[in-house]
Amino acid sequence: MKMSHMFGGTLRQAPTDAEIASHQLLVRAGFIRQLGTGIYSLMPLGWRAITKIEDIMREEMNAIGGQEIYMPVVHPADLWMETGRWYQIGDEMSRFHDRKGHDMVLAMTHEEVVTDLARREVQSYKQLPMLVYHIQTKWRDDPRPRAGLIRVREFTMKDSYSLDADEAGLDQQYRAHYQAYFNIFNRCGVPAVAVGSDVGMMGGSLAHEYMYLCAAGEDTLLLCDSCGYRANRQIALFQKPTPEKEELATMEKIATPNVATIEGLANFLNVPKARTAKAVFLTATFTEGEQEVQKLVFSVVRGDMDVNETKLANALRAKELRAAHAEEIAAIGAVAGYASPVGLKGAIVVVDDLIPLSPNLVAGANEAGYHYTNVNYGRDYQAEIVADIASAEEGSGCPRCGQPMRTSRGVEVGNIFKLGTRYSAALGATFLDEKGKEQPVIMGSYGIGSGRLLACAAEENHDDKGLVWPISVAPYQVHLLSLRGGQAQAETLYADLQATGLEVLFDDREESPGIKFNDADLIGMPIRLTVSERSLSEGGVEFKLRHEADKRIVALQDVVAEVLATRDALLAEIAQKVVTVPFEE
RNA sequence: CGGGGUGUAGCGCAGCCUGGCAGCGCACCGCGUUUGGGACGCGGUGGUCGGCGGUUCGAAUCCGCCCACCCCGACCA
Repeated sequence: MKMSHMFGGTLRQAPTDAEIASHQLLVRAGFIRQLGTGIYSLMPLGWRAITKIEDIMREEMNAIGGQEIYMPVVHPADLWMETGRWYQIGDEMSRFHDRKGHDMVLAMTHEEVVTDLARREVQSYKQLPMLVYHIQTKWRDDPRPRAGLIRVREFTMKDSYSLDADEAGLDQQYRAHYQAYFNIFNRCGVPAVAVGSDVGMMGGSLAHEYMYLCAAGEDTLLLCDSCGYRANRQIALFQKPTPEKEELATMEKIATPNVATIEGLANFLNVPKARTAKAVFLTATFTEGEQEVQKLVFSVVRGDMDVNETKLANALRAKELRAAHAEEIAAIGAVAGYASPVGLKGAIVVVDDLIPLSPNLVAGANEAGYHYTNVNYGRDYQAEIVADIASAEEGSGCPRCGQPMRTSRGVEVGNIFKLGTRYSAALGATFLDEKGKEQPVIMGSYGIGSGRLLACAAEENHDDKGLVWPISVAPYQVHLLSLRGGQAQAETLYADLQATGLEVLFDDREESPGIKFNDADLIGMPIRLTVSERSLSEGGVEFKLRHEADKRIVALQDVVAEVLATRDALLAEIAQKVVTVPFEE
């Protein structure tokens, strides 16, 4: 490609609204352009890089038996009603009517459609296992897209779906993906770790998320350096302290004027926060058939901990959880800041499993300015649910080995789910087993967003001058610059390089050397060749790798062979990063 | 949805407070000189000042409503 006619150029300054490196660089280097909130166009360079990433995905999916298909982006709503997700999913799914007035949805994922296909195509256990995948557009009307391509509303995802006759088959396909996903990330130059994750709206029994650890990430992970335990904070377990046994003391009401926070309460009474009970009001939405019901939830954790809304929502089997409004709290006679489970009516009470073990806590008295001391679970109040609803944090004890864990931010670059029969049962995707008995297909679903992966590759592979692409995802392998006195030889070299199948970006513009070098650094192709009067007088073409500082001169007649050898060496380096990762639940 | 912020040329910004010809740098076009790490001179092109309404002799500027975009939170397969 000649840069003189390339659609979309480089920018000297990044738009001010780009804050993280990958966003700034992808815009400045001319890879992406924004159309609206969370909606981007891919320019020629960006699209070529995405194509490389998607081809890597194809290779890895095909290697584990995947069959590529292509499913629609517009779905009749009926299918989503059949699985119930039409009712469960909120505004994140965009809905519209076709001209006949039928309800339609924009695809945010494809379990419904693939299961509908499976129920038509799969009849016998003899056909299983099967694995299908596609690379397709998803629309998720996220309430807050951010950080360029990291989090968008319209995106392309490689999603695959495994179909099996039994759990063992599912486990095998799940493990195959577990490794294939590491291969994909490694080949794209994105180091990732797998962590246990919440199954969320997908349903199912087991899930892993692949996290690229970086400060720009929006998930918080808990990592144990001693034993290797890793989990998303949403579900991370931790060893809770074992409180000393005490005689249960008599509950007393005490005046605590203007003390409406745990911090203030602990200071006022001069007790550790661990001796208090923290009350948090949330409103939960439950789906009952086609109806949505909202109920107030009163959750209690120890004062030194925070409520984990994912754990709480899972314990409640709630669809949604949000902070309760002041009116909702007042409606059941509770007083914010002085709320108490003692004598509370009109809310579902959920207490953390540490609370029943913690004697003589300070809790609210449901009266402004008053708290109770020596409140004890079981004696003074009961809960509908006792469960682990507290959030692990920096320093929390590892659930396996007890050592303090650390936290890190991460971007979710992929995930894998054991769905089981959640969708096949709902849609009647069944087959006949060896005994002629009808069984639901056992499914798994596995996704990687290609744009997000591109952004993470940019985030991981850049320096202060620009992008530094691994050759596997670089839009072009070679960046050829012609400077004064080298134009004719550069034209010839451009043709010779391309004739061998090398991918070449040729800067044939009439620009000053500084601009061309800076643009080459910004765009970040792995191999740079410069042809100029100076290089020719020194004996040929200047040869430089983007990730190294060294430059050297290669004779004109040797350049093509040298570039081919270097490309192959760089590809071999990438291939070496593909290593087997032991499976961990 | 809550909090904060920004909308003026392709990009980055000033002008707004205190109403009076719409500006600057970069980019772009022409000519010339230069050119191995973001050259220089001269001359040019490009704007419904986010939109609608109001106040006013006169609105980028003041007032109201709306929209878009960004950041934090809620949310997130």
